[in-house]
Amino acid sequence: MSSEIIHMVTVGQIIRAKRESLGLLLRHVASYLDIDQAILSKIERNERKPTKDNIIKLAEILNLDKEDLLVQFISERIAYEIADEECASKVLKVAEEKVKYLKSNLVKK
Amino acid sequence: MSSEIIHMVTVGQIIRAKRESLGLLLRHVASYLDIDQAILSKIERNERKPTKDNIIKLAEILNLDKEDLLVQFISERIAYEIADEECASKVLKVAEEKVKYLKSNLVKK
DNA sequence: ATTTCACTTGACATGATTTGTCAAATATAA
DNA sequence: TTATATTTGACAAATCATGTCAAGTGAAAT
Repeated sequence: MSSEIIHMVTVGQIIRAKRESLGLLLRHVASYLDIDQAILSKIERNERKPTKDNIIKLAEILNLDKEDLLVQFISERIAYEIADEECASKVLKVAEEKVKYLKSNLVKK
Repeated sequence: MSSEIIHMVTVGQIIRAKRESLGLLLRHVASYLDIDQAILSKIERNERKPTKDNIIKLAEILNLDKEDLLVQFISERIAYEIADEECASKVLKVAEEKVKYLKSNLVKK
């Protein structure tokens, strides 16, 4: 058993890797997303956050699983949101209960 | 075993109940928080979201457990954020892994 | 070495959201 | 009615999100 550093793969990294493996250019993909290539460049380097729409279109054009990518995206956002809280783990547990309640009652936002 | 409706207690409800039980007025508590009483009124009725600072000061003046109240507050925010996602539960699980990674590496925001 | 191409960078614009103020309206009780 | 507590909605200011644009960088081809 060797000790290794586990890397957290970011959505940006996933996107860039897949885009390059498909031989697509920033401007091609950005055009599909209807945004400037500068933004996509920043998204891939975690300098800007994608919108949900960006994620959906990225999954389409890069042939990635849409739900997987969304899960990565949203969980990444939440993780950064609470990572500096002592009680982060407890927060997630309580959040799960609240989500169950909200879903079971179809409460409107 | 009777079937009951489980209610989600909101931070606003917790605060209002405690404030009233202590016989404190909106303007007294709001003054301590350094905000207008109109805002506090809205916070208690879930019409506005408190800031983190609001929560901390509320715990102080209302003699509530600071960490508990923070957990309720943040988890409530997250729950509303993702409740409309199909994959909400998966998101929380993945978020927990990411949080562990972020904490273990003390990554700066 | 110059040109070309993909990408990166930072200044800026604009609109949405957050966070608050204020005063009038309402409700409750003396 | 009067006084007090709360609620409401219009508004303002600050902050954040999202995007444009053009100049800059780096690497490969000629």
